[in-house]
Amino acid sequence: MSLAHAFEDLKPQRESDALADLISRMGVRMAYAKDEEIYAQEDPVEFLYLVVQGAVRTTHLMSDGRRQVAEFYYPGEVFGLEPGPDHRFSAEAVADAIVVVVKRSAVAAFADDGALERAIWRATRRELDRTQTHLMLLGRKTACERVASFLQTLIDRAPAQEGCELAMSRQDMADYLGLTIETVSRMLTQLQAERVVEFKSSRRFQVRDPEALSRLAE
Amino acid sequence: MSLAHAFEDLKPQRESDALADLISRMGVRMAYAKDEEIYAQEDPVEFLYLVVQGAVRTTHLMSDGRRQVAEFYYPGEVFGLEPGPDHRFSAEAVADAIVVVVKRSAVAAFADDGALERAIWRATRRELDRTQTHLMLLGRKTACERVASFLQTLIDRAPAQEGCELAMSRQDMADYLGLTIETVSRMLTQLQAERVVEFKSSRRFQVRDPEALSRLAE
DNA sequence: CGATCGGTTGAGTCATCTCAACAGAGGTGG
DNA sequence: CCACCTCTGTTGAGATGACTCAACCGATCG
Repeated sequence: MSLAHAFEDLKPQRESDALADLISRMGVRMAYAKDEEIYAQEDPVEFLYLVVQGAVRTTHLMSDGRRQVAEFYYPGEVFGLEPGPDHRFSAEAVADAIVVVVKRSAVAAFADDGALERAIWRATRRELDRTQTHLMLLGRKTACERVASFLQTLIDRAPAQEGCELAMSRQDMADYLGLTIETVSRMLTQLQAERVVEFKSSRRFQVRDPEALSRLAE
Repeated sequence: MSLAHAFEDLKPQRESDALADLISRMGVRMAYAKDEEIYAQEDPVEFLYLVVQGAVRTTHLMSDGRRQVAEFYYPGEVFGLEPGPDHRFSAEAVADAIVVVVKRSAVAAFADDGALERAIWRATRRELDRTQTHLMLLGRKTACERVASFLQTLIDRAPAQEGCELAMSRQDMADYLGLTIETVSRMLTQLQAERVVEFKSSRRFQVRDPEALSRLAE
């Protein structure tokens, strides 16, 4: 974990968001290498984090090694919010990442009256929303639908310029989707064979049939 | 949907909870028959609900009929909180139920300053916590582990007196656990054969080996 | 140029699903 | 009060979607 300078002028890159603004103005900028841990399962919940560059995943490891990826976070998004006093998930950098970190209590002191509460409230609702979407994906969808939904979510979040980038490995996708890497790979191959998407490389794709994709994603 | 009298003196039966108190003091008491709808998917989110008697489930129905049960709510528990402006899930009575209903704006007017916000905030965090637990269950657990986890959760929530009651059908359990009724039934039979639990009837069981159950539930 | 890493593909296995029969608990009406 | 019906849950047998294990491939790196 390497420390960089604080109080830098960082703009949230993805949306205007009061909480992201606060964090970027008050926090310490940190750099994490790919797969480096940002916080651990069971750690107390006391910081807020803003992704500036790269991507972050939150994961839960079961005692026998099975892994569940709870969520991916991209530049401009806040993570580290959890309902309990301790983290149920750990956070790691999916790829080399820059993250702004700030202690919740510090933000509380600086923020005007209810601004922080409202901002955290909004972010928590967003968290719940995403978790519910994820739940629907895991509960009743087929492997193909899961992969299609995942790609759909990616392009929804990142305005699809020339090709959408997959920040994460097949293993990360598999652990998010509740599948194996082989199944993920086969489904991607299948979607490409059906001319729904096209992969220019294993980490970069373009949608060829948006209609079909959103139909598959339900 | 039958209407009964308002402003009755209802004590939340399961925990002291500011929000439940508020709702029970201000709300209208309603009775719902088994499987009756309390609110629908896509309905605007504008009421808060407190279970007084019976049980309630929230479910999402996919276009082809696949169903996912998101959560079950028991007496003393608040439901109807969702992150978006519209309900992603519908709510129905699992068994004949009594529910207190109140308009959010009405509670807001009566509650002192931030009391309502804090209460809703707390309830939403609880909602997120449960959804995360559910997510872990659906992502990587086997059928047997899912069923064991489910039973474990039940006895954790309801202090296990003489036998724990299953308020819901096998279909409801299956749709919650992402399984079929046959698989749920087989797993229950198996758990009973292994002397982990004992069923006195199809809806009432007792734990015989708590150690084994919590090990299976992970 | 070999080694390593991430990803793909193939072949066989297995957990769960599907379809179908059956069993018990109520409920109803003759 | 008994015969019948319906509804819910259980059990069995066979099908199948996803998993496991293993080989292979291409890119990257020393």
